[in-house]
Amino acid sequence: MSYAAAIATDQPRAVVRPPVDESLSAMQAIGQVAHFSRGETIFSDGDDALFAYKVISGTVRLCKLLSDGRRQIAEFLQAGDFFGFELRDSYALTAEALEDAVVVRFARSRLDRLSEERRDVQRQMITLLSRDLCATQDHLLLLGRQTAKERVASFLLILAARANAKNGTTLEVPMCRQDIADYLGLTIETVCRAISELKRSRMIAVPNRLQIVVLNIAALRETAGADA
Amino acid sequence: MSYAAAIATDQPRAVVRPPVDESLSAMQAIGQVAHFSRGETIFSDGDDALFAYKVISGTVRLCKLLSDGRRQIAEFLQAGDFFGFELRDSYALTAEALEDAVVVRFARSRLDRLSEERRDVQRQMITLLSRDLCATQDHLLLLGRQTAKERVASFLLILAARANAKNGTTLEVPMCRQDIADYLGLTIETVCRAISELKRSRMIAVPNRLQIVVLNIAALRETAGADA
DNA sequence: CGTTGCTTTGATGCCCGTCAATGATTGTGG
DNA sequence: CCACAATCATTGACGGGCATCAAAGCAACG
Repeated sequence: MSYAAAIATDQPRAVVRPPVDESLSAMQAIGQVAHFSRGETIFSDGDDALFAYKVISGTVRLCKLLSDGRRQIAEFLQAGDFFGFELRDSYALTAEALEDAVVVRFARSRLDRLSEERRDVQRQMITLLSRDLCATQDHLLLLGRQTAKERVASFLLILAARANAKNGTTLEVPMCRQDIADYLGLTIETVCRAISELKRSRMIAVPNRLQIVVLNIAALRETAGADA
Repeated sequence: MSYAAAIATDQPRAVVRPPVDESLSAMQAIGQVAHFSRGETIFSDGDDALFAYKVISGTVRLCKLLSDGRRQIAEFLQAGDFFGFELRDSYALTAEALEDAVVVRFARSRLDRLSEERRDVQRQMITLLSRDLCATQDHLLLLGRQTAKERVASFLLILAARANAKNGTTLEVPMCRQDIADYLGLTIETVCRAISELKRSRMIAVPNRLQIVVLNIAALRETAGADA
């Protein structure tokens, strides 16, 4: 993939994540491509926040850790997603490549200068942060008030929305069960059991561990818990 | 309280919430004061996002609801806090006055025009959103991976940090137990039991339901779970 | 002083975490 | 190409932490 083409990449993204407008193309000039392989750390909680990032390919997870090893994943990021745009001196969470990933990174110092000149870049950052904040607030409701089964169904619906899936669509699930569990605030066993149950009730099929077929998205929505 | 003084109000806020700089004083010109009484709704999930707000006095809660009544509180806002600044067509959550509250509201249309002229206003919004996003990410970890006792201790530490409390400081707790429970993803009974336990182990004292005295903040931090 | 609303405490049960074993898949070396 | 190990996923048995149900305490108010 060429440099320019890489940065321009914004896949179609249905309802949840409308494509970011063209203003960010101004950022192309200051971005550098970087590769990370499966499991590699992009930055760690507490590091100086020197760069902001955009995912070109692969998947990245953002997570928080407790000293005893407990882990909470805040977000999975895929091609077209931005991260590390919080305006802070140091990162407040850790970013890791979940599978081999290509990212573009923007030096904060240059990004700050750019945003002095171009209002649309600042506005774009506001849009990104707003979107992220809303998604994280939905995540709060999921973790605080939904049951295990509801959480797993909700998770599948998030994947489905990203892929613009209908009944019959096969979802790519790049993350392992442990990652899903850490996103949903559950254990791996509970995630497995919930998936098995959805399988038994014919809402999904599971051809292999990296793919899930949506069979009855209406029933999935029902299971996820009718929100207000 | 005079209009100007009201808007200028930014209490000292210790580590967690450094005071917002003066640039927002430009917003004074477009703000209107509004009063809400205990329990009143400021805006609802789904409403057109016509205003952004700043709290002058009182306490506001931001929450999400499920159709069956389950509730998750995302944030408690007090004097000096801003909310509703997400750049979206409609609000993604509900804002309610938890006790009688005075707020300043800024018409989004005028705010947008103002931010076209003044870069510092945009930058301020980025700062606000960044701060909010980081706080919400911490909240994720709490809801997803902490035990009931850890959550309650963490909550008290959040109050303590806001008040810049030391051992012996009396915290004002304007929210009822149900609100605390809905913030922590627990039931009211579990919150009560955890508070009682902290009381028994002499980390806190509870003179009445609206006040909690910090007796051993180091032990509280220990109980909250040593994070990485 | 009874009512009302909120808090606290107790008894019980269930959902999900823990522990453990088995399957399934992938990669490696003989 | 197969044997074996390594990794991850799945399923089962069991227990604990928190939710649920119920009742009693406590403060504010008419």
